[in-house]
Amino acid sequence: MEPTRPTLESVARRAGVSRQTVSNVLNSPDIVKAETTDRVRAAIAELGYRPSAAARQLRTGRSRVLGLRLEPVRDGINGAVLDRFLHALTESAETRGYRVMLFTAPDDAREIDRYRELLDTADLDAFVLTSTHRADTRAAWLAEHDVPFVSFGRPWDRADAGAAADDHPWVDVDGAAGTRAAVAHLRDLGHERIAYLGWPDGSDVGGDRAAGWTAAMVDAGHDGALLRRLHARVTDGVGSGAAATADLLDDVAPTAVVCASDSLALGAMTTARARGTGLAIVGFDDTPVAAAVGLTSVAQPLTEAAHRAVDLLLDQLDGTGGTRSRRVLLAPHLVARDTSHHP
Amino acid sequence: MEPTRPTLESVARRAGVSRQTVSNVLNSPDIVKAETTDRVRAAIAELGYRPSAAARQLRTGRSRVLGLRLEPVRDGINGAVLDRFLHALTESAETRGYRVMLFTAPDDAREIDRYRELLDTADLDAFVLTSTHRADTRAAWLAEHDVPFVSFGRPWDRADAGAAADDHPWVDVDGAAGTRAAVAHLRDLGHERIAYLGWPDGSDVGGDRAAGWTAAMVDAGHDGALLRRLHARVTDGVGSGAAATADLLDDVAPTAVVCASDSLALGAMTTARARGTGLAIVGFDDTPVAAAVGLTSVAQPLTEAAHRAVDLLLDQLDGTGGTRSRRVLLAPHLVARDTSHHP
DNA sequence: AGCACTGCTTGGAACGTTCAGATCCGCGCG
DNA sequence: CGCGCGGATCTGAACGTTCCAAGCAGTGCT
Repeated sequence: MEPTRPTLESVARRAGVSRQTVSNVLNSPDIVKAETTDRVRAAIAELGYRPSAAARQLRTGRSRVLGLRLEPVRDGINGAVLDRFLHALTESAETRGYRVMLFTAPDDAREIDRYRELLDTADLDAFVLTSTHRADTRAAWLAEHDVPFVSFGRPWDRADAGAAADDHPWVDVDGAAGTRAAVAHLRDLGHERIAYLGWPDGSDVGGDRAAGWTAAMVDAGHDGALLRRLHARVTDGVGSGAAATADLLDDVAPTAVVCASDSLALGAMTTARARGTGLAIVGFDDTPVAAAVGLTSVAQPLTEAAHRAVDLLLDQLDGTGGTRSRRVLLAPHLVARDTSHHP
Repeated sequence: MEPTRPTLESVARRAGVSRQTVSNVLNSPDIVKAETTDRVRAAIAELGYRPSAAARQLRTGRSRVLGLRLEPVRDGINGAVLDRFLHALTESAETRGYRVMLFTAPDDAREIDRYRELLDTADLDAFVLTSTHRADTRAAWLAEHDVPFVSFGRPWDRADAGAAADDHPWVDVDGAAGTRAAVAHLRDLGHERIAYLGWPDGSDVGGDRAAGWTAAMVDAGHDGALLRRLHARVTDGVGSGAAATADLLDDVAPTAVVCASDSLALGAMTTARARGTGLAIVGFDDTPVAAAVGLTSVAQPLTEAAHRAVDLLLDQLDGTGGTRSRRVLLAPHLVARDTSHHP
């Protein structure tokens, strides 16, 4: 009835070879004679054999499983970014023979406890970190314990120092390039007075995005005084975005605004519509909401990012390529929709 | 240097007992004398011992891992629902000693292939199905192969027949109760002419939600002719929601509208604002967008749903309770915000 | 005293894989 | 002919856990 799962042993008997030869066919095909390989392959197919992950893991100590912490709360609209990254990551890992396991943790300290636990039970081979931030102790802990990992997000600490602790593989999206592209797009449309609606100082991601706008505006010949007044800083959210936009319109009357998030951009849209002004708006992250309401937005190449993250991990795990760069900065691209129009 | 992971053996030596006694302390604490237990517990703590999941799995054949398919694309705004469910599921599983592993599949047939693969490599103990729909072959396959699973979503096939194939554990949210609650809320506010903005016939979830509105309206004494004109059916999306709302306003001039999704509700908001009417609006799913724009919406109890789903799975896996009902229908609750106001 | 029984503990075996070392074979060469 | 050599394959052993049958005291009963 229950035909008992085929094992290396039963496949070997069927093919008239030994266990080890079957194992070799699967793991080191090059050291087995072609003829033997064929015979073994046939036996595998006939019996529908699949190696037991548990046995393999017990023997080799590796599980071919990657761990990823699911963030506690994804506030607002922007959580969808990690969601899409997660999907792409899972898919990339699958094509490379790895799987993704989830875990949760309320804060960084607990996250490290979970690392310890998951590693001890020998469940996980590597971790993917997201939402890196200043004073992030996780990367240091992992590095110190020789655990392979990659972060989606640059190590923001001591970005100037280039310290050893920060020298781990990472993938990130060039936020500055995104806002630069937004400014360029708006200038192409004929806009000159382009405001920036960003977050308060202290956020690294926010600083990056703001820097791109600043650089592009300076390049366009804008001077310090007006430039400063074109730069609004508010906490993320639709409401705060709407209010800040009203202030900007009253103060410096921009014809366009680049936003640090789609939430802020949505707020800007609300105010613009209420006032009946033709304010052009560009959001950031290209969340589903942006597509839904016709908001032009800067899209992160999440599929590419996930793919590269897996590459960097497997470089460490399988030791294949030390050749590749361990730091990957990807350029986002702009998705033009209704809200970016001529002045 | 590398102090080699503690094993049952080393703990046993330290505590002056045998391997098996240590194992018993962990797995069947009741059959070990209290004094021995204490000694073993101390040794475990001193050495920082943790059982190897791989070895346990190899011996017992169970991995304590649940599988969940990540949907290919989450279009629009509503994808966030599964996202939150996923988080709650992971958390619930963790508290019960289980973990969640992800996989992807482009369609149902491939998903079944993945089941086969993941089960064969003995990686997964059970599955969580989402997005159940008509002619869903997945549940039948899993049941036939005696794989424990639970679905988030009712088996919609032959809901009338109550066939054996549909007799599997499931958790779902009562959509009809949600729309009924929305109507009740609006009537409390003084609305009488309450429209419904839903999806085309053919969607089971959509039918459920529409039925709740219909029932509530009939209870309120509305008759067939006007009632039918108050019911709009459009494909999901902000744009289509906006257009349909315009039509409704022109045709039957409702003072409020209940929507099948936050996307549609967002569209309704757009039209209402454009026209300057005080249309009251209730969305569905309480997505982050709803919170962001102040949209009243029906919230699914996703944490509770995930928790119950894990309960139902563990009933099968650990054989604890056959007592519990295997079908769980949860009531959603309404989150009142700015868009539900007096007429 | 002998015996069965209960409560707690024990050592051997097994799960299915990979590693390390041994074996076997054919071949070229001194 | 004997020897070494390299390619191809095979045979124990080990990974760390749980299952199983058995051991071993102590207790109550005959």
